Amino acid sequence: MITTTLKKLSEISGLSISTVSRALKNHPDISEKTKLLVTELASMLDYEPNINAVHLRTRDSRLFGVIVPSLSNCFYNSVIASLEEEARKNDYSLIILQSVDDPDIEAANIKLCRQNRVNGLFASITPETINIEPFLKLAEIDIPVIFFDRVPDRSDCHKICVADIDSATIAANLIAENSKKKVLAIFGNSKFLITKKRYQAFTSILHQYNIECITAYATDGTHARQIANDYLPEKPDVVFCMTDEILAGVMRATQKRKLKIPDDIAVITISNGFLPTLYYPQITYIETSGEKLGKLAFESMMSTLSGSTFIHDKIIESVLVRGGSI
Amino acid sequence: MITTTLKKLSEISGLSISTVSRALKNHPDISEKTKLLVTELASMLDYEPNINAVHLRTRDSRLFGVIVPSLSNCFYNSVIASLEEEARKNDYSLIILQSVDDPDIEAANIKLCRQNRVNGLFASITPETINIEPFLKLAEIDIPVIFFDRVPDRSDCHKICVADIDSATIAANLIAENSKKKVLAIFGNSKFLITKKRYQAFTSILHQYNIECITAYATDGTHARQIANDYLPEKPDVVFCMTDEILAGVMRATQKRKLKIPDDIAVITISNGFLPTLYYPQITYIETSGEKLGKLAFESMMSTLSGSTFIHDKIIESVLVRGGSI
DNA sequence: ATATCAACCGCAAACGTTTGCAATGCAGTT
DNA sequence: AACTGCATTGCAAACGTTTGCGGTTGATAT
Repeated sequence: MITTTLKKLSEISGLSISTVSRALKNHPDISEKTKLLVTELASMLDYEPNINAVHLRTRDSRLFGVIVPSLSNCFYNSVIASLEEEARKNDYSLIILQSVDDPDIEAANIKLCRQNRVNGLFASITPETINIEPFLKLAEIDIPVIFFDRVPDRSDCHKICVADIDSATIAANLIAENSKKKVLAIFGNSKFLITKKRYQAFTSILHQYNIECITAYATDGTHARQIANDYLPEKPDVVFCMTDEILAGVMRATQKRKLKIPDDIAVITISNGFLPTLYYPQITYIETSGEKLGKLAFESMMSTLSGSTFIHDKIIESVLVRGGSI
Repeated sequence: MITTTLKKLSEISGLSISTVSRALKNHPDISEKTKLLVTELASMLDYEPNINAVHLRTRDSRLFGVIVPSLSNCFYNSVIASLEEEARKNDYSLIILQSVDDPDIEAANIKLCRQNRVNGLFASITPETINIEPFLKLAEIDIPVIFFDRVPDRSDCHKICVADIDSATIAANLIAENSKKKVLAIFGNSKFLITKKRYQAFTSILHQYNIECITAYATDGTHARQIANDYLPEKPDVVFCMTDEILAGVMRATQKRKLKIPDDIAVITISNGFLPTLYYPQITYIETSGEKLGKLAFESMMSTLSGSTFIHDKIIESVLVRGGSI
């Protein structure tokens, strides 16, 4: 690979390296003639600054790390898409890494971020992450870490989450409003704080209303389908799904049994918004917007970077999107 | 941000920078005592090499660029997920960028890749990309560009695509086998080579069998739904969808009209494999695997990097996955 | 003729690594 | 005693930038 460098431009133009450098960044010290000459030469030779050299010299990477459990997950992708957009607008780059739910890979990814001297890190931890020391160490050396979605259960770190209690509350209330009598509620990984909170909020409200509730935790879509198959015979009149994955499993089960929605059984879910629109009637869902989360996380990052010592603990507000499934 | 550098380690240990450097990379010249001393010191101080300095010095970035039209697209995400995995295994990093179908942003992204001195680029171009010069320029300076999925229509560049003709052929033949008489076929963006090829293959086979065929091009899911709404009254007995997006639109239309699948109307689609499983019966589809594409693209990259001058023009084989929709 | 000033430009150091080469010390050989 | 050879370590240059500071012009004012 043969690249043009400032030195090469300097040799060709007969100007010094510093003059070439300044000319390219429109420094007032440099005359217009020189600037023109240099910029033309640079574009002739397709000059692009070596970003490694720039970062080394300026001691600034203008780079954020993003670590997510999985890249083949629609929710994280919407978060990443919005982070990427914000980053671009602010002249930052992103190094995007997936931990595939493996704490070792997660650790390696953190290492990579350190090596890259990222200015900050957006992270969603794996269910198996027991030791968040490596993250905290980043924070110690003034590299802000903004946790999102799957966050550690402690108060001394930045957290941006989709609504936990709120969204479960909305769902539970909607179920009560519709005078449902027997609920099948399928939650996600019980290790997550968000699951615990939603479970707690959801069941306590149903309890207040004296509504019967079968609860279960699903590890994935297939498991959710199995759970649905097991419990549908007990004739719940509504099923609540905590995630898109669970919804997909549940829908397969109901469709197979030719249950009419919402007449035979009502469905309500918490979702990113994509899956619910695939069905007819569209599934009523409480929206957890990855885009909004991304934007908010980015804002938090920028604000901490600009000196704020405030600990961000934000929640994406829940919006009920009415479909025809309840 | 206060970081440990080789210099700092050297000062503390009383050894020279070069010795510290060599000790850390287990160079045979260094005695075991020294190695132990240095590695312990390094881990005490959380030393991580500054990757910018390393890259600058070694003139190698071990970095690949990835440019996709959109990060909130399941297909590309499966490609990216598999690229990321391969990259990690081979000690490469990825810089992932989205062009949001804007040629200007795409150009800016290419620039970023150049600035980062990527070792290679994986790219899927926007529908509006008329000038692929910037890509070719990369290739000129020995930065391999592997186009995937949406590729330029010229023979002098590496291309990895999902099957175009093949997948359409399989679909058409399956339709013929099932003695369907009237097909509604909805294709994607007519600007893409892949669309043209599939259209051509699909319609010509139907023509051979003397099967009536209504064809249309959809720009997105909503548009596909509209098209379906327009043409379903003409009572086609099977609908062919070229993409997942189109399938989603079509399914909404059929569900709304309470058409039974496959009795009232059969459905067949080309898909990544996720959407078809959401419905009941599962939709029969011709699989276009993003994972396989990613792996194959990565292989091509490695082989060109290791000196092969062969122009890769590969196709991910099509696999028919039978559901119950036809 | 000299001083002043602005406009323009170059020197050189620094960022944190890697690495060819030279230097050092020391044991064993002759 | 001088030499060889080996094991260990250090020197210094280079990668491609940025930037503080100082230098060189030429014009204008005194």
